[in-house]
Amino acid sequence: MRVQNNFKKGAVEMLLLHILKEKGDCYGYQLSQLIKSASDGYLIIPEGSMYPALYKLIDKGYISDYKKQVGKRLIRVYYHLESSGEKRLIDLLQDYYETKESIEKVLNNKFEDLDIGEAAHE
Amino acid sequence: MRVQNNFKKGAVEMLLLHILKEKGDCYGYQLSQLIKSASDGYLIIPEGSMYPALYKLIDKGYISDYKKQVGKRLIRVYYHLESSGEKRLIDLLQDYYETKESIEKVLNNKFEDLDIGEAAHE
DNA sequence: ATCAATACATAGAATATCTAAATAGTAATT
DNA sequence: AATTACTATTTAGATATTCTATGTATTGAT
Repeated sequence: MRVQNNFKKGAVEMLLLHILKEKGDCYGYQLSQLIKSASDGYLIIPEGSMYPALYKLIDKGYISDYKKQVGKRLIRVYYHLESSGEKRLIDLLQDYYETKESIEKVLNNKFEDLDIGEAAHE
Repeated sequence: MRVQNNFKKGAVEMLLLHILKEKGDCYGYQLSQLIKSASDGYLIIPEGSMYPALYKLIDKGYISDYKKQVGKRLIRVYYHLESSGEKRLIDLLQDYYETKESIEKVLNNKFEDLDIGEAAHE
């Protein structure tokens, strides 16, 4: 019921959950690259935003992580969407679209007919 | 060139500037009521968000304020859009629409063909 | 007189995100 | 062998924003 909490804040979380749902398990760097390429280079999520967001999702049980050795020594941390994370994604998507529509209602309003707070004139 | 800075953060600022442009000078409470009614009650900007946002806009010279006595004692603080604020609004609008489109490019991507970061298999 | 709405303001807490750097493996080239 | 670039994860510290909550005061209606 407010702008304040759910746009950019929710956007990173929402995009991460969406990719894990559509593509399946991914590791951190892969997630950042997928967001970058799917948005034609426009959305850059720096590590300082990406990893804290992932840790928060783990804390809340929306995703889980596991390690996987690749080649001789490289260990990647993969993230897996849990069912509570799917529910969370649905909520975030609804919030996103509702907030977007509300913002655009305001932006498309020319405020010619709206007469709020104009009762008092000199 | 990044999500991070311009969605919700920019949204309050953008909506305030938009209303001042379309409707002309307004006072704080009026702005909050206009946003609320234009969004059919969905967007609620509490005072603790509204006033700091207005003060920040004044600091940067995008808007100015003046006091106006209404009735016997009540003094309202009106806000006026400056020309630098109109330019700022144009930038914020462009940012908003570009970010929105980028987010939706990611959301509409099923990630079936995108093969980033999958070179290494066991 | 009391209540609700109007109107402005700010302290304090909580969140989020960013910048920046540290650490390390891999791959290609020279 | 050295360099460079890219892949990959992590975290400290700074900044910014917004929220909750409260305080003060005016105005209008009952």
